[in-house]
Amino acid sequence: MPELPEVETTLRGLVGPMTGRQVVRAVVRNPALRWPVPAGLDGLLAGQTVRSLSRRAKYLLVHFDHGTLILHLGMSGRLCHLAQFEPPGKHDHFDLVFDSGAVVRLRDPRRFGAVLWSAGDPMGHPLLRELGPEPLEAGFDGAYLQREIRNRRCPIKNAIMDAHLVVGVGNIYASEALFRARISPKTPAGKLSRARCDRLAEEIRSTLKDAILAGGSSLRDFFGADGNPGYFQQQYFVYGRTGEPCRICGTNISSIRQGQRATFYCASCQH
DNA sequence: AACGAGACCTGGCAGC
DNA sequence: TGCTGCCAGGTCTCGT
Repeated sequence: MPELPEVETTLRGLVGPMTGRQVVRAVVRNPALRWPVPAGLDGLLAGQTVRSLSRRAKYLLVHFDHGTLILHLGMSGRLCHLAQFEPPGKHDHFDLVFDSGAVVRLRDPRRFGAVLWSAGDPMGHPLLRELGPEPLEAGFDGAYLQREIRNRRCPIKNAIMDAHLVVGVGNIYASEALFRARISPKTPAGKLSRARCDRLAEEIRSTLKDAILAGGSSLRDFFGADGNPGYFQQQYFVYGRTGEPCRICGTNISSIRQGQRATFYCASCQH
């Protein structure tokens, strides 16, 4: 479910309901997520007011006066905004209950998500400290990309999914951005010309921006108790389209495995 | 430093 | 209907 556009959409949907609200209690039903949910969160958060929300890579940050709650949705997580309390389901591992009566609930069947606490500067947290630049902010461009991948021999697909290089490019949008840039996912990273790095950086940005726009338009569905995220309706160029005709040239879309992940591409359009 | 493989989990689906 | 095996939107950790 969550690639960067979905996390960004989640963030935008929660800013209104959460900002300035006081936490009444934090409920941990299953602390066995990617890392153990810290004990004593309820004591830490009850009575505290949410000052702001932000995002770094795919981490959602909930800022309080005395620290920051760090949330990650993993592979299968979502944050449900409930106007009032509802009985939790099997995979509802964590609730933040607010003075408004609203509940923000983490639902994560695979439990690859995370709920962590940072008492100091969250950007100094071990999980955030080593991350590469945000693709939608200044600092990520063709010059940066070429400089960073100069000495890499791995396929470019693997390189752009490395969060130390650039954050937020997941398996879907890696394939999509490479298609838009007309670059084969198998190309050794260090072999890309500056011009192709410029193009790739731009297509990563535009692919993510388009997906955020699409996600934004399905905000209500996204936050419904059992709503479906709208991006399923999105028209991918290559992702999940093995054997179907390329939307540009009609050639059947190919799929391979790279780094134990599925990659999709058009062998005719991408070189 | 860079790379690949394994690990963490559960649910859905195709095939028999 | 039931079992088996494979697949899935992430990313840390470890061994080479």
